[in-house]
Amino acid sequence: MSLGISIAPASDIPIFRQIIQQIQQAVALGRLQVGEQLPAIRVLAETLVINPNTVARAYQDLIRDGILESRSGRGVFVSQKRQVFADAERQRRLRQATEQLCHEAILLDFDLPQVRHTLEETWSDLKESAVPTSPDAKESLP
Amino acid sequence: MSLGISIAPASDIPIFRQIIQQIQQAVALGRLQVGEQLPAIRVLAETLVINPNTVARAYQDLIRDGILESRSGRGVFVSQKRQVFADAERQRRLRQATEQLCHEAILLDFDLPQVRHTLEETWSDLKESAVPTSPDAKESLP
Amino acid sequence: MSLGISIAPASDIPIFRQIIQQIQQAVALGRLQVGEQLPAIRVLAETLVINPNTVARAYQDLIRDGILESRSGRGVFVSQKRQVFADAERQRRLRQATEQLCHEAILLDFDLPQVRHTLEETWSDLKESAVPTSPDAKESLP
Amino acid sequence: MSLGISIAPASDIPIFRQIIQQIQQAVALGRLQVGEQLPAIRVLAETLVINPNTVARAYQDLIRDGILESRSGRGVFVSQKRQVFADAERQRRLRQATEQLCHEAILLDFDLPQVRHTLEETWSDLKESAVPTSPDAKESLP
DNA sequence: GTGGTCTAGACCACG
DNA sequence: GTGGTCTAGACCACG
Repeated sequence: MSLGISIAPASDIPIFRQIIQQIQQAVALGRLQVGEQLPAIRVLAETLVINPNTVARAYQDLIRDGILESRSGRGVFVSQKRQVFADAERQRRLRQATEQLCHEAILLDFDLPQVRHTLEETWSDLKESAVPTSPDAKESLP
Repeated sequence: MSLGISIAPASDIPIFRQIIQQIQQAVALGRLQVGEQLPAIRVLAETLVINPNTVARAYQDLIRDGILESRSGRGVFVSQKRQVFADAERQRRLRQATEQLCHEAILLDFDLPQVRHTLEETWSDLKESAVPTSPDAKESLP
Repeated sequence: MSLGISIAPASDIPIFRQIIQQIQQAVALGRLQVGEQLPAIRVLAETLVINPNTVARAYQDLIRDGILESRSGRGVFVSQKRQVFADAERQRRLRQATEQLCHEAILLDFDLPQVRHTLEETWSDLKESAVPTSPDAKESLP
Repeated sequence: MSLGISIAPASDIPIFRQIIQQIQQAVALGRLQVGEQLPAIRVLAETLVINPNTVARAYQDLIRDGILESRSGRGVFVSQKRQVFADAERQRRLRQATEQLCHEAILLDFDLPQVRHTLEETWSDLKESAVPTSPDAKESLP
């Protein structure tokens, strides 16, 4: 739908985490704007044919992390974006994630050009799923 | 200690998987050479203050992936490197590892050039620190 | 029971390996189809009167080889068939299995024509008894 | 030595079993004749650079199975050959071993010609190792 | 001494 | 309900 969330039931990534990832990405990529409302738990659960508890869990985690916020009686919204991590911390985390990829790649006997290529391919695949403008479904910020 | 394996009990990564990662890294970087013997299960378990079964589980998994091999009654050794996985499977695993990096990077608000740069930097750092393969690291019989 | 798994506790083959073999056979012969769900660990353990951990171990190994897959919170399923191993590795495994047969045959005083004949006979028997792949054997959600 | 036994220390087959297999084969292939004497335990152990207990274990098992016999004070000899299994039992065992190979092969996606070819190759390799004279007993990694 | 298998049972994550 | 991880401890096979 407008959110474009899709889940892979056979994936080894838990469903609630797949939802979290996709919402995080949508926010990071600007596809979900600050203040925008998310689909109601039951609606999204029905759309994805999954258990409502699973959606609730995902929303709950995102609220706890300050990415979404619940406005009682009205629904769940994208909250004011805030930079959670200091720059040094961001760098540290990126570096660590990159090291993990490198270790796996070396073990699988890939070389740098192959890894770089896969990175660029994967990155644009993820970007592609992010359509530039999200025209509707806004509510004024408090 | 010579192996330098350490575990973070509070991490969300299971202990046996932390051990696997660190041994894989040691092998990938040449800190563990082909034919070299690993610490006995009970010894490593005592060092890390965890249950021997947990170490055994890690060793088992590495044996199944062809990275280690068990010689009955004598111990566990780094096995001759061989290509276990089909190309499609290697690609699949590389792709999955890359996706993890991308998810993290997007979440941290990095863009592609920054990630690519970190990749290249990290890759050469790892390659530089890698120990060259020694011609004969063989089992010494007592 | 629908799976028809049975174990011989007195056998010198470990229980978890007996389970693996029988599930592999069922998949190879099409008695277990892609997407089909396996009995819950605790259920199969109760049926076979063994410890759940032993069943879990068998399932784990089959998951690692790409034959089964776990969908978190829902159960274990037969996964889409894919080529996990490189050609050299496939050859290695075939060769090893063949050596076992030859050792046994030589020990039993058979000669090559007799073994070859038994191979051809057994092969066509198995192929005949194989269940054809059904187009859609999918998970049925309760 | 004259026996031509070689062991692969890195193999996943226990050493004592490797010895058993090779002696059984030598007897089945006529390379070791009825009444022929085997090397003393200590001699063979020294030749293969393994623990004497391991050789003793192998000899013990072969004696228990009636393939060798110990003549006190003089050594261990190939015993009068006797057909241990009835024909039906031989057939049954051959058939079962063949089925195991077929299951593995099907799972690895081989077809009959490939399996037949590997069988013939493996068989002649084993036969070949039964050259009347074997100059040296090597222990070496491939 | 080495690793491999199995049991019993706890506790957690996911849906 | 489902599977996944970990501990504690027994017993066995191999060298």
